[in-house]
Formats: sequence, C-alpha cells, structure tokens
Amino acid sequence: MTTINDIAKLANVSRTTVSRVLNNNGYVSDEVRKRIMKIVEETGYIPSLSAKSLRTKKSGVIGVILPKISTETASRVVSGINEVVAGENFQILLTDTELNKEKEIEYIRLLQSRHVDGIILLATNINDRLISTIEGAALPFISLGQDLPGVTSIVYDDYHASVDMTNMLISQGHEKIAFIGVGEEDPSVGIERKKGYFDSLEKHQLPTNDSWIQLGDFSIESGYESMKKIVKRNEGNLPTAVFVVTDRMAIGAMEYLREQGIRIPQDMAVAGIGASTLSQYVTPALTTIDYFNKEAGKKAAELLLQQLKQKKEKEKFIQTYRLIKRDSV
Amino acid sequence: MTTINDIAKLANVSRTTVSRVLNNNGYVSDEVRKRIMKIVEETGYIPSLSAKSLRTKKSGVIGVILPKISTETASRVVSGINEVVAGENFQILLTDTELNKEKEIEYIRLLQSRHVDGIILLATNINDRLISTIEGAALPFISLGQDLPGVTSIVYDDYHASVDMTNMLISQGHEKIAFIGVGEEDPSVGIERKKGYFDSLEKHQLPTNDSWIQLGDFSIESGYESMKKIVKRNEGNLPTAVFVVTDRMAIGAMEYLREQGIRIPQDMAVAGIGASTLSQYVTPALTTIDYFNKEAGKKAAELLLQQLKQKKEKEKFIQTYRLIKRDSV
DNA sequence: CTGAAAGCGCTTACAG
DNA sequence: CTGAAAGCGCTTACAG
Repeated sequence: MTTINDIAKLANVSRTTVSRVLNNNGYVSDEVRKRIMKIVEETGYIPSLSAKSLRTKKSGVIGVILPKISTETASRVVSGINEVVAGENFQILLTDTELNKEKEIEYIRLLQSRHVDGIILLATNINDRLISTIEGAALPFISLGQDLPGVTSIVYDDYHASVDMTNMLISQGHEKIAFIGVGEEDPSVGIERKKGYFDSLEKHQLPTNDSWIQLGDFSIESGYESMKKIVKRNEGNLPTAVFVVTDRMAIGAMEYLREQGIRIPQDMAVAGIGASTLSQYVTPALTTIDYFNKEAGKKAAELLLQQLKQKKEKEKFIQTYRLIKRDSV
Repeated sequence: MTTINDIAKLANVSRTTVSRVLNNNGYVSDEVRKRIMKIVEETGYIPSLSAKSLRTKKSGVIGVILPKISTETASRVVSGINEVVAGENFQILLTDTELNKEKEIEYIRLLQSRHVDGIILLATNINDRLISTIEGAALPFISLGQDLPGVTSIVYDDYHASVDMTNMLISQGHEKIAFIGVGEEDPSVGIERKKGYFDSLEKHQLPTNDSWIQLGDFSIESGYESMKKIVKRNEGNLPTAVFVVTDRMAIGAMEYLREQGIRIPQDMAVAGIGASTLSQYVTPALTTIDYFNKEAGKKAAELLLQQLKQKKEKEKFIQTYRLIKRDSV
C-alpha cells in the first residue's frame, strides 16, 4: 500500500509537506504542490483515515443506534441523518439493537471505542444505566424519540398528536372509542399517546371501558389480535372507532375487521400514527399522523454537527406533526 | 482518556502484557491477568480501535453501499447483512449513493481509506470504471443484485422470475399483457425482466404491442403515469393484464386503475415483483414475487466473511424466488 | 516556504 | 511467563 512516506520520497519532499498539501493547510509553494498532486494522482494514493483519526482524535464517523433497521420509521430517519452528514463528509456507522436494551449500552461503548465523533440514538426506552453510560461517554449525543434527562433530545409531540386524533374522532360523532396501545417501557408511545387519548375522552366527558383497551407489540399481527379481542369482548355492542398508536398495528386491526365483515369506516372508524406508505395505499386509506421522520433525522444530524463544532448546553426539541384525514374515518 | 499505558502503569506490568490479556493471546499468569482485568473494570478502559486497526490492518468494519437507504428492499438487505456480521462483532459503515453512479466509485475509495475489511455493494448498474475501481481496491467485495464481471456476485433470478410471472398470467387466459419496466442502465431489472416477459409471450405465440409497453423510474408515481399512458393509448381495447417489474410501480398502476373504475382483476389483472409489505395489504392484494431480500443480505455477508478468512475464487450465486399469487390476478 | 522529530495507542516479533 | 523496542501512517508544534 502506498503511504504518505512513499509520496514524500517520490516527490523529494518531507511527509510534512505532503500532509500540508493533502489537508490544504500551511504554506506550500505552487510548484511543490503541483508536483505532489501529480504523484498522488498517478499512484492512486489513498490516505489512511485510521492513522489520521488516531492522530487527530477525530474520525469523521457518526454512530447511529437503531432499535430495528428494517422499519420504515428507522429508514426514513437514517435517510435524513445521512443526507445532512454526508454533505459534511461524515459517514454513518450503523448499529441495530434488535430492541435489546443491553445492546443499547454495549453499542454506545463500542462506538466510543471506534472513536465516532458523535452518536444519535433512536431511543425506545429510558433507564438509569443508559443515561449514565451516555454521560460517561462524554461524546456529543442526541436522543431521538424519547426525552432523556441530561441529553439533548428531539421528541415527537406524542401527547398532543394523540389528543388531536382523539378529538377528531369525537368531532365525527364517535362516543365509544377503543384504543390499541403498547407497553410503558416505551414512554413516548406507551405513556404519552395513551395519556392523550384518556385526557381527550375525559375532557369531553366520554366513557372509557377496559374492554376497549388492548396492548400490542408494534407488529401488524399484534394489531390484528388486539382488534380481535376488542371485538370478541364487545359483541353486540361494538365501539364505533378505534385509535391505534401505530400504523402497522392499525393495518393489522383493519385486516381483522375486513375478515369479519365489519365495514370501515361505517361500522368502525380506524386511526393510526406514523404516515407509513402502507397507510396511504390500504383500502380504505388510513387516517394517521405524519411525524416527519426524515426531517427529525435531519434535525438530529444538524444538532449533532453543531455540537461537534462547539460544546453546547443540552436542549430539548419538540417535532411538529400533521394529522392526515383519510377514508378510514 | 485512559490508554493501555495507564492500565500498564496501574497494574505494574508492561503494556505488552496488558495487550495479551485484552486479546487473550500469549501466556499470562492468572494472578497478573486478574489484576489487570480488575483495573480495566475500575477505570472503564475502552481500547482504541483506531490504533488497533492502524497496527493490525483490520478494522472490524464492513462497508455497505446502497442506492437508496429508505427503500424496503435496501432495509431488508441491510438487516440481513447486519444479522450475520454483528454475530461476528463486525459493524456496518453505511453509505448511500442516492442513485448517483459517480458516488458508487467515490464511496469505494472512501471505504477503502477507512480500512473497511470488505465491501458489499447493492449494485444498480454495470460500467467499466466501477469494475476497475473494485479491482483496484483489492478488497473482499460482494456485488448484490447485478452480475459484475470478475466480482463475486449474488443475483436474483430476474429472467426466470419474469418468465414465470408471465406464464402464470397466460395460464389464467390472458392474451393481451401490458408491461411496465425500467431503463436498461439497470441490467437486472431493465433487461432481464423485460427479456423474460418477451420470451414467454413469444413462446406462447402471443402478440406484443408497443402501446402496451411503458418505462417507469421505480417510483409509485411513475407506475401511475405509465398505467395512464397504456390506458389512454388503448381505449376501447385495453390489455387484460399488466406485468409491472416492481411492486411500487404496480401500486401506482393500481391506483390509476381504481380511479378510472377499471376493476382489478376482472377488467385488468396486475402483477408486481418484490413482495413488499405494501403488496400484501393493498386491496386487492398484489400478486408478486418474493426475492427473499433479507436472505440475500445474509448470504452476501456470509460470503464476505468467508473471503475475509481465506482468499477465494470469484463466484456467482443465483438467489431463489417464490411467486405469490394473490387477489390482483 | 520546508523539514526533523515527537507522538497518537496499539500489537508483535524477539529476547530472556 | 514477561518486557523493551520497533513500527503501523498520519499531524503538528517547533525551528529555521
């Protein structure tokens, strides 16, 4: 492999000078600069970024920790992150926890050992070990999706999104609104969205009912099963709408309703969250909330890049959202 | 930052010994080993992989070059790759060409400068500069999706998949089968799939017709527009089926048909390729071909890992596929 | 405008 | 079983 020393020898200069040319800093005479560039071209020399990184303590790599790669939300976010960091010549080191909390912590350490310049975590839960690991890492760090204490966080406005969606269903005349949520380990989805639902009902003095409430695990199948339970438990007196906290689970719910010949939206209105491509093309098209995931990814990357340039105070950001009313309601 | 030297000092040994303990090679007395491990724990020491990589010429990182991150195919493949490499403690350095051929070449060089141990390219085109860049890189390299000369390649069986799908439409009694394809820059999708379609028609002595053939650009919208043109040009005498070379474009085509009140499949059968989640939940469910993208990603990663262990001859692999017949036909 | 030297944090023959 | 020394490929004060 050609190294900076080879180039220096071929050009009859010191490697100091070669380095200066390559990095475009310090004075180098035009003549020497040209001579060096020519040799670099000819040899196809590629500088070693490991060596550079060892020396400069900067790697030009951003670590990204995802709960699950093959998810539309994740891929939109990564796409947004990539769009901004690639523009600044950073690359992404990708890491997938497969929803395993231990791996979140493990990967933070791993990314640190790889000398990434910063980390973006698509957070799915909050716990003390996670937070102390982040603090210990002493690295520019952004949490996306959960509000982590002491960490710059970007969160979706889960509470208000959920209130808005429930209000909308109520404004359509629904009084018996079922709910399919997820567990509270994920505070944003599991707690905030549920809270919005209950608060809206309460404000409108509408009844709630345990048999209307089910918990899924984000999968399409779990939406199907949850819907099934709600229908079974309320035969003869079905709720007239169901608010599902993710599009995928909502799609599962719709599938079950279709199988049972329960018409959407005449017999039961369905609403989701996420604005997945799926939501747009199912029949009837699903009413949902767009969280602008790609924009959130961009925002996260921009904040990280800012932090790289100058240490900043930890901040909190709330992403905007948009309710998309479609035929399922 | 704590380094191996700090640990050595604290443990009263040389850094050679610390290195031996950390990497578990060479003889170290149990007593010393324990002493060192204890100090490593206490200090929270994290070895620098840049330094290690500089020294050993191995990084533990696999470069992945994608045409577009936020695509279901890409995310499935990456998920498969990650599953196998993560098991061997490799990470993925992700790179997105945004369908720009120049960037493919640029990123190969970039990944090389980052000392990745190998590269997996989701290839979308074939050209000489690309191939010579790959050869020049002299790195374990896998092409997924296109058969690159001189490079270990995994390809989908585009030709036979396309023949099978067309045969199936014919066996359903269709004699006027329209086709929505893509440009030939992408040989696998643009040439092979088209060839399969034409060969099947020819074998069954069925007519083709220029007004039945359109080219899209992979987007849902382009499927919509292509379908529109086909319908406009054949008013009063529509083909009875349309074979679309990707699910997304097929979804677009279905949308247009629905708008026009052309019933699927009674008035026009629709078939796609890709087995996207979308294809399953759209109404009517789309007949398509499953390419097992995640498996292909796994296979690519396994081949790469094998090459890392021992230089191997370049090989060619053809992925299997499965036709999924659903309500759109 | 240019170069000699030190050093980033590791690993690995080599010697004992 | 353990250590001294060299070296991986860079950058950066420092000196001239």
